[in-house]
Parts: sequence; structure tokens; C-alpha cells
Amino acid sequence: MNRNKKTHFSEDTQKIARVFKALSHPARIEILQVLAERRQCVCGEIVEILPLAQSTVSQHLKELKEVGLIKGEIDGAKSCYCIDWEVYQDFFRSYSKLYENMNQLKSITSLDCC
Amino acid sequence: MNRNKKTHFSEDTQKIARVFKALSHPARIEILQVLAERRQCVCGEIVEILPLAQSTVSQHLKELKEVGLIKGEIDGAKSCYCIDWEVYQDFFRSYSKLYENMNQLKSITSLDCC
DNA sequence: AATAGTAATCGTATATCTACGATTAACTAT
DNA sequence: ATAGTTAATCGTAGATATACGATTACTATT
Repeated sequence: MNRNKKTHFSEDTQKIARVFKALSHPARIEILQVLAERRQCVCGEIVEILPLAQSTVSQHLKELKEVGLIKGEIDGAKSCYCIDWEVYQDFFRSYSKLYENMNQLKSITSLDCC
Repeated sequence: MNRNKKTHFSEDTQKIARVFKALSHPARIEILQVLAERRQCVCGEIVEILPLAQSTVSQHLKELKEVGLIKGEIDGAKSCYCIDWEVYQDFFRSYSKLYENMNQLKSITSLDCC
């Protein structure tokens, strides 16, 4: 079972769902917050802050990188990460739009429910 | 392994992550959109629209209900669902706030990265 | 009362996620 | 050259997620 059915939905919906998934773990939200505060961070700094092992943090960073929310650059032996604001802003805008569209539909119908 | 570490993060962060998780599947995003368009829906209507079995849709509805984004009412043999706009609005606002705070930090630092 | 319809729940298979330690590869410092 | 640092990747255990069919509990209809 579990033949994946995600592809049956629109590409837009899939895309936004993938970003939500990247944001669906507290560690990854925290990583983004740390990166916003410090503008950039080497992997080891994040490991120090989070209550997780180095390999686990690396994995979370990879997931954020895969959806494009952060970008990483090798800097000697270290690996420096920062938020890709263009991507993050794009996502936030398209989600806001989705939300506003839904919210508008609400307003033109009556208030009582079910 | 996998002794859950989610509790090591702030309650606010955990809460927002839980909602993101509820939104992290295209089927659940689509359910919300359908509910916004039609204001309310009986389970069977959603099953007709989505490319998923009845039991699977029920499961997705349960997840949305558990984080409070939708509420359901038994209406005879049927089960009627609608968005809980107060909850959804609350979530959207707290996420917007989180995003804006992050975005502000960005602006006061220099633009180049890594 | 018997039958049909509705939706939640159970059981289950498979896939994915989360966590870690160990290993590896590459750079840095001695 | 050698030893130490750094971070990605591998392997893996256990937890969750996703999907479905079957069952169950109710309501509605005949």
C-alpha cells in the first residue's frame, strides 16, 4: 500500500506543502530563527545551540536546503549557512495570497457553520 | 533511537510546527480550500473531490481537526466540516509575526551572505 | 424489521522521518 | 607529515505518516 498520491494534486499545492513540511519540525524553525538573528552561521554554531547531535543537525540543514529556504557555502573546513530571503519571501507571499483568497471567500458567505 | 526531542523546544515553536505539519500534505491543503469555497462540506463531498479513499480522507480530516483548523459536527448520518476561522487566523497572524520579526533582523544587517 | 447509506475506526503494509554513533573526506594547525 | 577539526554521509533503530480495505456504529429509507 501507500502508493504515493501526492502527484495527483496541483504542482502549486505540492510546492507549498513541501515548504510547510520543511517548517514542520521545531528544530528547523529554530534553525531559521538563529540564521535570521545572526545572518549567517557555521554548522557547528547551530549544533551548539540546538539540543541535537551534529549528524541530526546536518540532516535538518539538508532538508531546509532542499526546499531552498537556506543556502550553504563551504568555507574552509567549515560550512556556512544563511537564509535565502528571496525564496523565503516568495513562499511567504504565495502562502499569504492563498490565505487571503480563502479568507475572502469566507466573508462573502454567512457566518454560521454546519 | 528517536527518543523524541521536540519537547526541548519552546512551546510556541512546537505549536507553530504542529500547524505547519497539518498543512504539510497537499490533500489537507486542498481540503481547506474546498471548505473555504463551499463554507461547509459533508465528508462524502470531500471524498468525491479528492483522489483518495474514504478512510484516508477521514484520517486527513482528523488531523486538521486535531490542530483545530477545522471543526466537525454530526448532522444525522453525515458529518459536516468547516474551517475554524478564529484558529486559522490566529495561526496566520502568529506566523506572519514570526516572519516579520525575522525579516526585520535581515534588514539591519548587511546584505552579503557567507 | 430489513436494507441502504454514511463516516469513524481498526488492522495492516509500506514509506518516510527522526535520532544517533561511526565513518569518511577535506581542511587546518603543529 | 601528522594530528586535530569540521561537517557530510552511512547505517540503523524506532516512531510516524500515508494509503487502503474491512468492519462497526448510526441514521435514514422502504
